[in-house]
Amino acid sequence: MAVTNSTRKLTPADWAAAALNAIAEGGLAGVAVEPLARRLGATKGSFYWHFANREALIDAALARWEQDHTESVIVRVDQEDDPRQRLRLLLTTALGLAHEDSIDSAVLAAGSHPVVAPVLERVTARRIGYLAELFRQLGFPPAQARDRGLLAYTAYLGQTQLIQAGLPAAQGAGVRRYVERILGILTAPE
Amino acid sequence: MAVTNSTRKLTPADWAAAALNAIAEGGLAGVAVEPLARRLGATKGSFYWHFANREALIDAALARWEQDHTESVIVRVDQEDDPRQRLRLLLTTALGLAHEDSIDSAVLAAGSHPVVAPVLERVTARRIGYLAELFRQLGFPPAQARDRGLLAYTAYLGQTQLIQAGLPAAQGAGVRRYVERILGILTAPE
DNA sequence: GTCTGACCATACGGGAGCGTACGGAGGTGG
DNA sequence: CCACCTCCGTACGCTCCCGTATGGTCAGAC
Repeated sequence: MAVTNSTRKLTPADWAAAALNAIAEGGLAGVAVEPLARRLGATKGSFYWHFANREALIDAALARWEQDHTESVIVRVDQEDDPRQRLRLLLTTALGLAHEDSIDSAVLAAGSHPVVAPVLERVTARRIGYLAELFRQLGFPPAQARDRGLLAYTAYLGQTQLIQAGLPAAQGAGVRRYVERILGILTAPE
Repeated sequence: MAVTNSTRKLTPADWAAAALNAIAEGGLAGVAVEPLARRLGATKGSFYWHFANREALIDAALARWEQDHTESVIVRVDQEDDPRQRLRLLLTTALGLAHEDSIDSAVLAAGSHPVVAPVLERVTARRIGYLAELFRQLGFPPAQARDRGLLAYTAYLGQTQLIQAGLPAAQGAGVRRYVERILGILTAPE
């Protein structure tokens, strides 16, 4: 049984998970080895055994983020039958996640960092590409689909910004209403 | 003639402007007194004469940002005659500015900071409110206008994120085309 | 039981920034 | 020409964090 590591040895995955939380809370600057070690009940000696330096930790954390916050979601959404239902589920899932943690916006904010840039570029292209594909499946011609996918993604990004900034954007039960409104606007013929 | 201060004494406004640039480049963490002093050709002795501490500098920089990047733009846009033309000019101006500097997204990213939060809240409410007003002027009922204003603003925020992340979102001449597309989608009846 | 290697704690050196103390330069009024 | 005020440079102590060096602990191999 995985006893959630009370007094067990630490793994690189443990450090990466803690680093992701730190990014969500304080951005890249929040990833500091010594405070992280204290939070994990360990010391730097443990960290520098598993990682070469701080940058390697950030790398590992971003790899985990790329997997959990993009590919996993796409796989799950893609199991829906109806394209419109897929889009609905995607928007609901994404906005829901945006309420729970602010990792996405934190990573975006650090987009200029050389370690973050390539990961962010891949994730962004993947997400916009999938959205555009959904709009194509809804019957829009390619150029239209791409524009609407881009608009949908930028709207999502902005929404996460507002949420993280504490603005009452679309809270709780309002999410469903807002998603329906967005769906109506984005899928209406021009 | 303002000789752009070659060897002149420094004013608080000089420090605030430099701090704004620093925020755009490196976020709040980029606002460091000593590096800023070096860049201005001065030392900390000068800084701590004009400001009580680092936080006071950030305050001043944000006040300048609130004025220059919101009120000024609204005043200028509001001089247009046609509501649709106002919206078009606003989108074009905002997206154009987003290409030149990345202050907006940097401030957004620091939204959780206690000094930034109240300023950001005011600016956000003001911008969304003005956008909603524009959609009302275009004939949408209040609830519709608010939703579309919110969608337009989140789309703008997301767009600035993409631009700052180096994505080819809507570059140069493509801005006009993209603005027209967005205008078409956002002002089309549901 | 000893040995080896994975894993970790402790201690250290170094750098970057914040804030303070204090003294000096330069203009200005009397 | 002197006193004064504004503005700034220099020097210092402090904190936080990175990365390294080194020794200790514990499990399993044999």
